Amino acid sequence: MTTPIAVGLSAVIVAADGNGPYALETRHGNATGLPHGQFDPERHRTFELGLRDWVRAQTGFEPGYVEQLYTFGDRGRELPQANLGDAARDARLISVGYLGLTPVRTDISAFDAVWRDWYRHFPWEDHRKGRPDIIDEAIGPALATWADLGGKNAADRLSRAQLAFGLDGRPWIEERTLERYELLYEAGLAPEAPRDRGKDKRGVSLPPATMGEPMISDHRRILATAIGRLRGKIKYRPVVFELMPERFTLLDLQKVVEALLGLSLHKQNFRRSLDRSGLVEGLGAFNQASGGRPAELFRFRREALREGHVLGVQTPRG
Amino acid sequence: MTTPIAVGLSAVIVAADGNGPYALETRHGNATGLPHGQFDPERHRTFELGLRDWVRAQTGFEPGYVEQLYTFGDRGRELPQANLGDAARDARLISVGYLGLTPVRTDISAFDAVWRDWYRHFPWEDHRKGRPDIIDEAIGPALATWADLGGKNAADRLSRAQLAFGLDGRPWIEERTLERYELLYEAGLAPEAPRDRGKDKRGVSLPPATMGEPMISDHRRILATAIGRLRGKIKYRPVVFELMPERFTLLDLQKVVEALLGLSLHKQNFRRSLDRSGLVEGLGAFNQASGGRPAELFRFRREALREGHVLGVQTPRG
DNA sequence: CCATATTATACTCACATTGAGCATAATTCG
DNA sequence: CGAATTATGCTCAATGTGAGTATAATATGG
Repeated sequence: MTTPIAVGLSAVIVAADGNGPYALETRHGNATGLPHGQFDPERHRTFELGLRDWVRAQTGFEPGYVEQLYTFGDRGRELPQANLGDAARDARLISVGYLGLTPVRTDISAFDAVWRDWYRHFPWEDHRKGRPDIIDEAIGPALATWADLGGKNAADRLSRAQLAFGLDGRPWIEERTLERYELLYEAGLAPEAPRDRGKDKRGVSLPPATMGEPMISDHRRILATAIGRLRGKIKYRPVVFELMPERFTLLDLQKVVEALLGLSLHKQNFRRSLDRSGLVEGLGAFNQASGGRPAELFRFRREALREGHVLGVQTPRG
Repeated sequence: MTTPIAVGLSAVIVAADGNGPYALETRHGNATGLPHGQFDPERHRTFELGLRDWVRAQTGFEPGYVEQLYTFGDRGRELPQANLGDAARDARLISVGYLGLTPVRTDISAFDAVWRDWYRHFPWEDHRKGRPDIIDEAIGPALATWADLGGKNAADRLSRAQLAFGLDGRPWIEERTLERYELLYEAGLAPEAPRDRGKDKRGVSLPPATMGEPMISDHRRILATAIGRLRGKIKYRPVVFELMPERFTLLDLQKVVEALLGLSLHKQNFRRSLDRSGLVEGLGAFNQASGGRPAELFRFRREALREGHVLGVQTPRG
């Protein structure tokens, strides 16, 4: 008989606030993973319904906005793991990743799940307080070494590394999250890379701590895909508002956008562009909370979706 | 035993010239479909390699640039078809769509395959010579009727139709190809919709010819996804050049972009934006061909990819 | 109660980008 | 040679964007 195929569904459920962007993770021993499970053709009419079932079962959480990310099918990147049932043992595992957004970090204490800052897994992705030192001090040199080992691909490898990480004066492009992760994986710098391969193509080694926490199976790859997609999408669709509470100040919104992009933005220009976009509406009410002058509360104008000029938020770097 | 899962791989292979955008199609009786076949976990290390095998086998064609589009898994949208082998008969079929781009329409006469203008399947998508009449004369009214039948969803249906097709003064957004197709399908206006469902949720009917040629299985849906993706991507990545020959005039390039977008562009501004982009380089040589003043030949500056400012082409409507 | 810190919000200004169109150049065709 | 045809250059107003400066409204510490 031929090798059966099993389809794994994994979800990156994102929430965010002024402190950071969070993903919902489940515990597996001392590692973590994403909520996931196997697609059951008999129970589930669509992938999305199956996914929702698994997320609910494992975290007690009901996702709102959900979209498909990517389907990974390469051999050797996924080890069948917990939660996938017996059928998956000897099957070829295919992995369909989803992105979900939610405004609140619901209480999930009854489950073996946690909300965790996604930059734990990708410390080089957070530029809110400037470019992280590890890029130029550790990652850059390690990738240069790896490039040198590339024989006739050396130039190509170097160029890819420079573009992905904004080395040697090139710009940092925040959406290239997956590209960066894949590069580190390929160079053997991601802790999970040698593990999956079995071979020792690494060539380069680094204190693993600086390379971010790994996750089970191919989940870190799915998380990288989700971050990149969300960072891009935020600019041309008003998806940030799926992450916001009903009423918020413009600074709240800015902090969330900054958390997602891993960048800091120019406050006045950010607010000006929102003004013009027609995406938000002032409520006349004010927030007392913070130190200085009270900030006006805003809400997302859902009507904007009906008006066609449905763009995302501008992201003027500051 | 549980229902086995079969993974079908389908490819939208695109070529384009001044006359139109073409997709590579295979014949199945009097209908057509995309090159496709079943993913075999034993033979194929990755989806992409499997896909390339199938395309080569069915069309003799070797695709260059390839990217994954989307994975469809809903029950009822796919009927197992030719080329999927026995295993697929009683399996749940999952469909992974790919987009491939190629500069030349290679000779495929030895195979049962043809290059066909994709607007045959989506006549409402071609606005190069102005907004097609069928939109306001046939599709709009039919969707309005469908909306009216929606009970408490009526307003929502109407709004979706207006936004998707740019009805009642709303702008036409060319990337929304899939949204438009799905809406027609949902409204029962796509000829394949009632066929798949078995039920008669149609409610509305139209002379099928105006709704474009259907394709086997869910292939028209995959084609719609490909068109929408390509139309979007062209603007932020220099992918058009995958469709161009080595040397081309700026008008050649403009015609290809127009063919893909289904729009006509402002010539002077298109050329100005290309100038500034640094994506192309004049060769000093000239094209004699056409009626008037000879046009300079250009080539794509592949170096631009290494320089980081990797944007697509601007598309100034004219 | 005032000076100071803190946050919010308004406004300016130079500069780049974009939409729209006019003007000129280099061909072919009759 | 004149008209038609296509290519290419250039202008101009309007709009958008980056980078600030200025002012407003609150809290807090002396």
